[in-house]
Amino acid sequence: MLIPSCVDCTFKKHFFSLMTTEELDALNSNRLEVKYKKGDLICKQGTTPTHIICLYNGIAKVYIEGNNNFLLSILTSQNYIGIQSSFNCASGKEPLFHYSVAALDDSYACLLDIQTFRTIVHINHAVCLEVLAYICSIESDFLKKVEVLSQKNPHGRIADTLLYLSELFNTDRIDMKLTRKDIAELSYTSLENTIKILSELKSDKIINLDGRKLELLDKKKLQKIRELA
Amino acid sequence: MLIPSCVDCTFKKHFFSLMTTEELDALNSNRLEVKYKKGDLICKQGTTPTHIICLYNGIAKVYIEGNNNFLLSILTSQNYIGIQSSFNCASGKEPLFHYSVAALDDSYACLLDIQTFRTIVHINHAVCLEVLAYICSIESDFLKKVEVLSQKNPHGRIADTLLYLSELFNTDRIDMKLTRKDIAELSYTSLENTIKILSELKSDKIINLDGRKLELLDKKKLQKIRELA
DNA sequence: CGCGAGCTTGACGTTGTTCAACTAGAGTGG
DNA sequence: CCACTCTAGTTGAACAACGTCAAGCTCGCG
Repeated sequence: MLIPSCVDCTFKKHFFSLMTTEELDALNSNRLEVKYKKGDLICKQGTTPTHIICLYNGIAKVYIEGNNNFLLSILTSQNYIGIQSSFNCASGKEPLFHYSVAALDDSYACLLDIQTFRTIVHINHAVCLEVLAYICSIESDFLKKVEVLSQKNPHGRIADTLLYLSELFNTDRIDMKLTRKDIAELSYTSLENTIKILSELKSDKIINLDGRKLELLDKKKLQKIRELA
Repeated sequence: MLIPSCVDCTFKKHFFSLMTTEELDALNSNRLEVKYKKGDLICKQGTTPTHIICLYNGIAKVYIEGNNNFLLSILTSQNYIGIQSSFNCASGKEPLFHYSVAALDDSYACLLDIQTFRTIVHINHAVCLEVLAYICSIESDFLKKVEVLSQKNPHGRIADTLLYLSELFNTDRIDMKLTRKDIAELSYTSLENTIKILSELKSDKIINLDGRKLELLDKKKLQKIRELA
């Protein structure tokens, strides 16, 4: 066990930091620690969630499956999977994952029993409120993504993706774990077209790109491309 | 006032039915009743919500604005607008509508003060839990929509739209308030292409279409088109 | 050294948008 | 009562943006 107990866990954020020691103990009692290798599937679209997955170290992609996947977002450390799916069982139906998640690099996660988590949310009002805020903020990000998807052309979508990555990693010089195909799927654009557009951006000195080292040279222009395209 | 008070309102559903008389009284005390005419904007993308809008009679479209709008869903009577936006203010930012809503026909709504609503959710745990369930179920529908958008071709998307409408109105013979353009925007397809595909479906005896009277003749085939396309 | 995965580029083809023209019906005003 | 205008719907033709295909390249690893 890399993490001794939920009680002392240093990765607690959001609603977890509002839980009592007893509640954290309950979660800890049947907690699982898992190491995912690069490429491993963390959760599978269409299945019923049995655990809240707390990615405490690593990186993963959230995507809708298809002939070409569509990446909804990139998860970094200290993020959770399956929170929303814990509660959309209103009409007696089983909740389902509407997306898959896969590790982009070796990653570590704790699996917490979903029923225990639900019970805590039912008992602890403060936690419940924070879960609500968390879910709403995810939905908000998600709507922004759909706006880009539905309103922008490939140039605009790729500019958005690059700005998204820069914001996510909080730097203009990103050493990406993402392949070109990941970027393509994040931008809902074909692999080849993505590469062509990235090359254009490079020769226009808007970005620099060397292998997987990405540098945003001119964010203003990128933002302009995102707006206008 | 068409509705005397929230307390006696017969339109209460979900979390509203879990509120106490005092809480409903509080909402009622500064409640507004509004009639929207066909075409009226009910809420505007990019603005901050000030009220929970309860559409108690009528029909409206929820859409992301752009050169071509993208319709996320159709709202029928007894639905709420702005619930999600009430809580995504975690990081101190103002919550914003990420979509617009417009009346497709003359519609009636009550506007409830959002701050009062927030306070109730903060006090009443049962209501909070039900709000959570409500939001998660909306997000679930929403993800299904994005799956169709990102994975299906225009035929599949239009088949999905028709099946969606049939399920929404709970009938195979729909007297639509939607124009062809609405159907196009709901399917993320150009107006002309939408009309062509609808004509195909008609000549293949899969649907019947006379003006705005739509009849689904062969749902199995529609489902097959949605799956395969 | 050879293999395979990831990356890149150019040529080609297709789907679906755009444009243009036309019809029908509904509302308006002289 | 009949021009008129405007909106909604429909159809066909032209175009272009993208995706697809094919080929070759590089690099890391066994």
